[in-house]
Amino acid sequence: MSASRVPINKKATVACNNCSLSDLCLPRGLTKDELARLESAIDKTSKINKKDYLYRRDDPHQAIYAVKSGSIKTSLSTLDGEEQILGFYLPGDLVGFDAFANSKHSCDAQALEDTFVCELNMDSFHELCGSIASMRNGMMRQVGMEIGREHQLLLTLGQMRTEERLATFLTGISERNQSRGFSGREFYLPMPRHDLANYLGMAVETLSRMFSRLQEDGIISVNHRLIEILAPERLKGLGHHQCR
Amino acid sequence: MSASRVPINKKATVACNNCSLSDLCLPRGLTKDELARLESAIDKTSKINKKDYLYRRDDPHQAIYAVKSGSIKTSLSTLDGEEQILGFYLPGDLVGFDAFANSKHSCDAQALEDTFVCELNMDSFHELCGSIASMRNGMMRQVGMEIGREHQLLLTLGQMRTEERLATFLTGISERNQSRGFSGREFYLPMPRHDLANYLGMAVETLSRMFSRLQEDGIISVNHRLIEILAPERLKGLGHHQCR
DNA sequence: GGTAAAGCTTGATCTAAATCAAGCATTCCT
DNA sequence: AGGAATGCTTGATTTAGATCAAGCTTTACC
Repeated sequence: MSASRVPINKKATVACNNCSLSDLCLPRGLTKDELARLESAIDKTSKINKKDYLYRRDDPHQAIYAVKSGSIKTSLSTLDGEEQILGFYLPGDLVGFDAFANSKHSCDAQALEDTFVCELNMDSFHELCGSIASMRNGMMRQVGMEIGREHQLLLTLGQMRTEERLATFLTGISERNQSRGFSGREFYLPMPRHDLANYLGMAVETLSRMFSRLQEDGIISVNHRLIEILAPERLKGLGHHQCR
Repeated sequence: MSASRVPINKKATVACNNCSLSDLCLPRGLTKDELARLESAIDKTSKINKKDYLYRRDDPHQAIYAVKSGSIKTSLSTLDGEEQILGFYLPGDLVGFDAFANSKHSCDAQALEDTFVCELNMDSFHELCGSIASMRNGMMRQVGMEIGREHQLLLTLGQMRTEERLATFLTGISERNQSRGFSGREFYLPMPRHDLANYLGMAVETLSRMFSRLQEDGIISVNHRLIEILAPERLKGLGHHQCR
């Protein structure tokens, strides 16, 4: 394994039914017994320090991870030293589905800030999927959402101009925060401009210009990574390529 | 449902263990009994006429499909009438994983030519996944491969110049054909230029110019959709952004 | 606490690829 | 078989965004 992973004292582990994320990341409708089995399967909580890797390409598939706090980026690295960022994972998101093809991770997962994750190890995962139908269905739903996010990103990279890419990204983050009970109007972006530009398929300078443009137009207010959405409807309106 | 789907006489259905695709699309190591259950679950084979839809966005998730012959493209359509092609599916490929998020398809699937598919309906799918571990694992492997393909496409759209995009696409198709027992040197592309350009995120004219360039350089020979790879190593060498 | 290193923004210039335009080939349809 | 529509290629022109360059701010590190 690749990084300094500090397992937190087990006593400090939050039980699933007390975890504020349980309704986000876990299937509903488990019996008391099933929930207990799930809880005991989540065998540890880890801290990943900023810039450390949760896993790297070719690492064996040891677990599915739920982000409890902090944030993770996944990316592909090429031989010539470039990278393509594939996704950003915020609290409540599940990471690790990239290893289903051959039980090895197919991309890197790196912490953008100090991050805490729950781990559901793959042995337990398989056992639970085998014996609890709702667990299996919940996981499939999660995998489906992952595929859906990637489709959306393909649409973004393939069809949109740079301003529209940023606009749809920001409305996405905003709605996501809102649905998680945070503010959709004002939030911090966890990633540096460099990473966001890469994710959105443009140069850092272009991204910076687009931030400035949206600010000049009075649509958002930008203060480094703190973003305030001043005109959500206008921002959303910039996303012309919405799915039918 | 959206299209004219002609179910083929059941007697003409090829049994799974005689199907030349079984080793491609089905998990290995089933017992005789399990194989029989799988075979009986694959309840029909359909023909989808060229340009008809196998399914459309928001259609209920009725089945997972295996392409037996022909080819399918999946795509997202936007309100302003644009589309982004997400994938091309050739014989031996499985289609339909886009509906896991909420049991509705999240993209369109259209036949590029007259196409035959096997259908594994979702009731059987769930039952088999619940009771046969190797079936479940095989499906997860397939889903993982799907995610891997999408990651590769994100890298292509996000990092590569147009010539490199085409070069990696062609080497990919070539290797894929080879591994399926077909010629990796000479093959027909099933999709029109328009679709390939969209998939690769460039204008048709640009795609056409890149085909011409590769031909002028003596790397490939192009005759409409018939492609001959003259210098596979040079073609592969154009793909600078290979994964570490 | 001071210096170095990232991180971010803005401006000037350049270029890869889009768009516009036209013509030829192929397929589709009656 | 004939005509229309679709598909493909090549050339000329334009442009969105990359690259190059510089300065300024914040964070990281002895």
